[in-house]
Amino acid sequence: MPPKKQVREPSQARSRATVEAILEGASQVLRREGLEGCTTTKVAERAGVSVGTLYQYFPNKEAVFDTLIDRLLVERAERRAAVLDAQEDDEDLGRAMRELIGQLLAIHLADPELTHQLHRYEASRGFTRLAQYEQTMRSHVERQLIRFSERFRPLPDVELASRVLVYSMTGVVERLAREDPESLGDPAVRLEVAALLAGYLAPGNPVLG
Amino acid sequence: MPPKKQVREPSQARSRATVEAILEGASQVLRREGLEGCTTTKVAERAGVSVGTLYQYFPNKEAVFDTLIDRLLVERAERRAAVLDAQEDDEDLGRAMRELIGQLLAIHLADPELTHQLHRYEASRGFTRLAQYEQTMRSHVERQLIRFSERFRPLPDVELASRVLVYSMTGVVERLAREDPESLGDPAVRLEVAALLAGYLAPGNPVLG
DNA sequence: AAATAATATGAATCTGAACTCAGGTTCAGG
DNA sequence: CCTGAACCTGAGTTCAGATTCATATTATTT
Repeated sequence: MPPKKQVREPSQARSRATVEAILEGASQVLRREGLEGCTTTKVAERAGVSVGTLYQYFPNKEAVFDTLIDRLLVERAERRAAVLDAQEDDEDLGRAMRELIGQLLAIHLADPELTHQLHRYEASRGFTRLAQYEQTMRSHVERQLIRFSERFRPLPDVELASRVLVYSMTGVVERLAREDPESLGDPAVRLEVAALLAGYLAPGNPVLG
Repeated sequence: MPPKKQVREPSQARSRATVEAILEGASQVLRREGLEGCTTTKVAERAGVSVGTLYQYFPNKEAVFDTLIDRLLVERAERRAAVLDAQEDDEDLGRAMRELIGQLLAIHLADPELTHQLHRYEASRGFTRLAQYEQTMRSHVERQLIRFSERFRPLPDVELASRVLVYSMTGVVERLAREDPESLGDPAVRLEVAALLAGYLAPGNPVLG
């Protein structure tokens, strides 16, 4: 999956390690210097290889970032699947929700700056990958909203509701990650975000109609 | 306010018009070509002047974007002040909230793409300006949370609550602006966002702890 | 250990975009 | 209707960063 086109496929262990080094180097430079400071030369240098080697396995700079994004999204998807599959038939929605939030928080907490810079890269590409990922998350949310609809207030527009839920959750987490990464680990944060989502869906929501 | 340093201050009406043309040109190019496609040459071309003229009034490209951001934030602050001042002593919190949301929606709806690109520019600058603006908005929210605390559920951490409120609101609005700008005009959207915030604060919130 | 393939190197090339400046054009006041 | 100040022009300069490629090194095969 790393290489894209007209580039060599790493066959020996040595070159596979090189590819990893490049990706790790890119991560480090992204964290330290940000998206605009992340040049191919610096990446190669940090990875302990020369620029030419980078182009042996990646057709261009973007391909490196693309690979990092792919890995990030795969990791998210796997974690999410792990949480959700384990509870597909669980009746405790609240717990599922809290775990989902906790999992999102954990991802951002693990590497707030890199995550942020990769999101910025995604923004420059029109959010192609990220939007697709969120689409599948929203589909899941919609399914649950319908399945357990009797527990919630009437939701005239399930799609809109799923957007509000997902966008508000990610919005809060991403902003906190930027302003105050430490706080992502605070249990209170998870509770408050859970309260946000739960209150929105609650039958007792003040804005009825 | 437009120029920064060692650049000419426009004195005649002609040059003031030129400065406006440059800013308008930059807006158009930002909308059509995005942040990375927005080169000084294109901006000048679109503005109907030559590159040299641009540098007569702006020390560099960033200064142009900075001016646009400043204007955007001033506009926001003014609109917000108009809404809030008119209701400083109003007891109808719900209405104030709805108007605040409506006003934020209106700003994004007015020019979703330009707003988005300017936010991206802000991101590249570490959100210096935007963060400061949001800080004042959060201060206001915190004040209201304390003033009307008896109407809400117990809020152990008012600062965190203000973050959750502001970040979730802006998160939803910004995401919707990207994915489906049309929807920003839909009254249902305003209602749902209001429900999100109200439900979070409601004494009946399911997550009491 | 020679031959071949894989991998690595990094100086040189290419590109495009920011910014400059020497020289024109227009305006305001006298 | 002249003149200095304000304003405008855009080809030319500069430079940083992406990409290439001829060459060198290392691994694998026979």
